[in-house]
Amino acid sequence: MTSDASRPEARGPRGFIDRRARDLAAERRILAAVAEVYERYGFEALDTGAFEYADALGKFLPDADRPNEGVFALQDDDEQWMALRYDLTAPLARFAAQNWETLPKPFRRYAFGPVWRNEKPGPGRFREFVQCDADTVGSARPEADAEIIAMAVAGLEAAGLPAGSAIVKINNRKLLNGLMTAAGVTSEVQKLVVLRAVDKLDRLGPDGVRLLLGEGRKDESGDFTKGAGLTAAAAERVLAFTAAGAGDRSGTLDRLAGVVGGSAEGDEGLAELSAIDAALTGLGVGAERAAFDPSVVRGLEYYTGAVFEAELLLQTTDDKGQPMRFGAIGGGGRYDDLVARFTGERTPATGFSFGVSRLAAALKAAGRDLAADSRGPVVVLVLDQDRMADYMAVAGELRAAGIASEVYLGTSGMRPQMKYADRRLSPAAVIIGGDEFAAGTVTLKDLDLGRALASGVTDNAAWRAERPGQMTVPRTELVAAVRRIVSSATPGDAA
RNA sequence: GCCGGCUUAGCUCAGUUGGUUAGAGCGCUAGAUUGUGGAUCUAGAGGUCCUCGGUUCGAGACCGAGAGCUGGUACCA
Repeated sequence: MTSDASRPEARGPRGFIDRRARDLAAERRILAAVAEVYERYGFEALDTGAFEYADALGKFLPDADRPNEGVFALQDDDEQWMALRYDLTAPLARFAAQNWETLPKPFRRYAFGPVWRNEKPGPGRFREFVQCDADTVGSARPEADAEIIAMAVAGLEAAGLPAGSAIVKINNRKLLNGLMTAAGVTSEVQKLVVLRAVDKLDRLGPDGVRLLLGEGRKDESGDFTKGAGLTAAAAERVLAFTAAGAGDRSGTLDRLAGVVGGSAEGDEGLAELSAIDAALTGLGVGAERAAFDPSVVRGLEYYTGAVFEAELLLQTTDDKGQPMRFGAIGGGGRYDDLVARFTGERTPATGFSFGVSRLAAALKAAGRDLAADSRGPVVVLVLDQDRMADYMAVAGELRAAGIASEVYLGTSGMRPQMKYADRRLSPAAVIIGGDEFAAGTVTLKDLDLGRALASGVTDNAAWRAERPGQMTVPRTELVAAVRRIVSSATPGDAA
C-alpha cells in the first residue's frame, strides 16, 4: 500500500473535462447530422493527426523562452518542435500545400476532432474541445463563401437548432479596411485596437466601444484597457458604420456604400458582399438566416475578405436560471494567405467552424436536449452464484435479439442489484432464482412502471407486496416479453 | 498578463471577540425487510479545517508567503 504522502490526488488537469455517455451521445448525434449535410454539399471528410510541426501552425511558434505559449508543444526525438493543433484550419492549410499537385481543385473538405489550446480556461472554455470545420481551398469566388454560409445554416438546423434560433452574420474585412482609411487610421497598431473595440460591441454596447475608440475604458474589475485614441468625430464614424446593418441584405449594402464606398478596397468588399447576397438568395437563404452585419470582426490578421459568425438568438439561461448571453457558436471567413505560407503562391480559401460541445450546450439551452435518452441495459440479476453460465446465456440471447443487456457482475445481494438496475436507468430486470429454474420460467420486472408508481406509495410493505410491473413467463418467451417491456419504455425520460 | 472572491467530510455548506473531543443536510455502508428499486426509522464509516511559516498559554478562526479553485478583464490563431 502506498503511503498517504505519495498517493496521487485523483483529479484531472484544469481545462480538461470528463464527458459521460449523455454528453457523448449528444455530440455524436450532432456530428452525424452535420456530416450528412456537409457531404450533401460535396465536401469530403479529412482527418489529420493531432500533432503538427510547430512552424506549420503559423505565428504561434514556440521559442526558446516560451515553447508552450498558446499551444501544447514538445520536441520530437530529432529535436524538431511539434505542437498539438489549436484548430483544424492550420492543419488543412498544411495538408492542402503538401498535396496540392494531386488534389482536385478547388478542394472541399470537412473535418472534426479535438483541438487543444494551452491557455487559461474560463466558463464554457476548455483547453481541449471538439471542433467541426469545413473549407473550400482554391476558389476566390464569393459563391464559395456563400456556399459555406448556406451550409453552415443548414448544418446548424440539421443538428437540431430550430429555424430562426440562430443567424449567420456576415461582414467583409475589406469594408473595415475602407472604414479605417475614411476614419484616418493609418498605423497597423491603431487599426488593430479599433478592430478589437468593434469586436466588443455586442458585449459592451456602443458606449463602451466609444470609450475604447477614444481614450480607453476601465472595467468593473478595475482593469484599464487603453483606447485607440481616435478623435470623437472618427469614433462616431466607426460607430455609425457598425450600426448600418439591419433588415434585408441589399438595404444594408446600400447604407454601407454610403459610409465606405469610394475607396478602392471598400468598393471591392461591397462587390463581394453583393455577389454573396445573390448566391445566398439563389440557395434559398434569406436575411432571417444570414444577414450582413458590419460589426462582425472575427479574429485579427488571418482573414482577408468575407468574415462570418453564427450567433444564437435564443434567450438562454444558465444552470442557476439566470439569463445569459450565449454569443457566437461558430465563425469563419476568407483567408487567402494561409496556404501561401507553405507554397509561396497565394491560394484563396474560405471556411467555417464551430465548437461541437458549444453547439450541444446551445441545443440544450434551446430545449432540444438530444442527450436525454441514455437508458441503461436490461440487467440480469444473479441470485444463484453457481449458475452464472445460465445468466450469461440469458444476456447472450437478449443481445443477439438486439436488446442491450448485462449480467450483474458484482457480489451483492438482490436488493443492491435492484438498486443498481434502478440507478442505471434500466428499463427492465430479469429475475431467475431457484423457483424459476425449477419451473422453467423467468420473472421480468418493468422498472419504469415501478418508477411511475413509486411516488404514490408510502408504505414499504405495500410497495414490496405489490411487485409493480412484475410478471413471470415461460423461459422460452424471455426475448419476446423483454422486447415488449423495452419497446414500451419512454426513450427520453425514465420517470 | 491584470483585478477581485474563495479553499472545513465524497457533495453543498455552518462554525459566535481566538478556548474542551470541529458540526449539519445530502450522499455512502449496514440493519429494520435472508427473493425486490422509492419513502421512513436506527446505527455506522468518513477530516492534514489547502500548504508552509509567524503571533499566542491556546489558531479552523489573526498575520505573512505560496499553491489551487473561481469570477471578471486582456489576448484569442
